[in-house]
Amino acid sequence: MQVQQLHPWPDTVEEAEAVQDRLRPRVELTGPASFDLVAGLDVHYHGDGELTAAVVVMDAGTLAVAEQVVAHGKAAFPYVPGLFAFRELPALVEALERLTVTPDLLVCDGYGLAHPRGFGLACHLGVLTGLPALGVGKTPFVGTHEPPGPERGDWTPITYDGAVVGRALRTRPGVKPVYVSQGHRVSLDTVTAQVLRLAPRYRLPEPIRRADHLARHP
DNA sequence: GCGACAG
DNA sequence: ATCTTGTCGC
Repeated sequence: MQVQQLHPWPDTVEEAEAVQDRLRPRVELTGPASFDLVAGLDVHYHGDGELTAAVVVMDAGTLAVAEQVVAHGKAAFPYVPGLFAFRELPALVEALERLTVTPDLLVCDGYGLAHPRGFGLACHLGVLTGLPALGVGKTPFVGTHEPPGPERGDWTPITYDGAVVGRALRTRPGVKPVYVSQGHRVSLDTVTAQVLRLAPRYRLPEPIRRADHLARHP
């Protein structure tokens, strides 16, 4: 599939933040509620900044794998909280460009709107591809929230600067919640419904688990 | 003011 | 992210 050009690539924290501020207005917070093909994205780090990005496309209904690709590369930016996306973006974009099918939804590991400047990895990938995208985080990042109830499907809002930016969502009974947020062209209700549907058995959505496995064992 | 801070 | 043993549970 085709992905929008990345350059110019930022060299400094200030330039990276400026890129986020420039792209943030392009984020759309409404869109389709159902999808045929969903793509899970993840990156695995080796040593020396070497990394492998993996994308696994699955049938949204059956969770059968439709296509999977990897791309090797190097971390493209130092790790700075809030600028995490710049480490992985080039390798993830490269992997997406190698896909012969175009997914209808990107399921990203990391945040979307629930981000210090409202523009996490899921927003960035959504805007560059034009595709609906959502973010799934494994630890709380920004904002505050109450612990959700103990049952699968229970959730509480994540609030940041007086606005709701995501949800703490229980995907397995009695297991730590995941932290979900909108990336691009999806509502928060759709994000919640899709993550629940894509995680019928484990804490994390199946597409992310498959991508994680593929990145580790290419 | 200080520490913490997606992966 | 990664460094790491054993342990509990399905």
